[in-house]
Amino acid sequence: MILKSQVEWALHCCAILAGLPEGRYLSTKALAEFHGLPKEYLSKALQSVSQASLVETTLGPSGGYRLARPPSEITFLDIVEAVEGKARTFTCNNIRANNPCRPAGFCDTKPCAVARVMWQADEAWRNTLRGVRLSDLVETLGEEVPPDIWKGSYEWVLKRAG
Amino acid sequence: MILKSQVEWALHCCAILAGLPEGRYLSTKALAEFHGLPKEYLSKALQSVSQASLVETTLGPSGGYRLARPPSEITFLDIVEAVEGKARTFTCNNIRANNPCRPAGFCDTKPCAVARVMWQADEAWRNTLRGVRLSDLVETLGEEVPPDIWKGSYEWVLKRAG
DNA sequence: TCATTTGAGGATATATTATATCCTTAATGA
DNA sequence: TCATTAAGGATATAATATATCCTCAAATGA
Repeated sequence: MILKSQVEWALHCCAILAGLPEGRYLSTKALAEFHGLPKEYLSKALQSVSQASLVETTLGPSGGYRLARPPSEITFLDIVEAVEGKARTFTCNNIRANNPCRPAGFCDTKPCAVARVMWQADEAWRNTLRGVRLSDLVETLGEEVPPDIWKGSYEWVLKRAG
Repeated sequence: MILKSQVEWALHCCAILAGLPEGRYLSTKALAEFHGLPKEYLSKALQSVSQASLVETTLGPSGGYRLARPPSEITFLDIVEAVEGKARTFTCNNIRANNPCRPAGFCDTKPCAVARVMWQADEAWRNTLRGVRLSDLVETLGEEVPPDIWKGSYEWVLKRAG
């Protein structure tokens, strides 16, 4: 069970967008070149993020993506679920219902105890992701990314954006 | 990102084995019929559990599987990792290293902040699974499974086992 | 007006993984 | 001896992830 690489791409792209100057957009092309990713396929990830209303888009030259909300109001979970979907990572096929000696009505009401534990773990995973905002990435967690590097990166990426 | 159905199968099979009378074994055949699962494929899941040393096996008639440790010493995580492996659910491909304006040495030491958050969530997931023992499944969580059903189930499955 | 750039999304191709079955082998017990 | 078992290799099929190409309509700037 491995997350799609598109999750990683979407997270890094949103991190870049989080520092974008007001009123600017970044195109798929610029984001793809900046991260060394295949443009066409990255586009699919950005479309997912767009469908989740985490970013706004505009067309034409100087068009592209920008965050739809402040980075403090976008969590990791928002982005992960935009790409991976909201479905739980464990699906209960209710195989205990195949128990040949179960009485009538058994398994019709409560979900399986196994499934409940697995879903609880799934929730713990989501809760962690829900607790980290895009703004934390730079503020709390970004200490290994010197500000001047970010500055240079933006200059580069904005230059590519025209 | 969905867990393999083999995880579900392994968990349910271990739950059955947890109540097995001392000295008995249950075969793949009995466990497959009891759960209505394909015998050959379930065998692969049980092999994974066996390789993780969670169960002991013996050959021949009346052979099969039994737990290698008391149910209180086997966690959900043990079983999940036996089938899914211990690899983290998020892999960092270090795409920030493709940043064309990064200085030399950047990205060579610390892991990416994005990856650290994703790994933290992964740990939260594993910690939950680590906190639930096989014995909890019957004791704490098994309230929706009346003991007489379990009793009947074992009679049935043991009868099939010969 | 018109050429260019953009995101959205459909169609398709390939690679990887999950699911499933079949077979052989060696060990076990009746 | 003989049936039964787990282990594991080989193989086949289905589902999914990865990747590319194409068209379309909207936006931009000359």
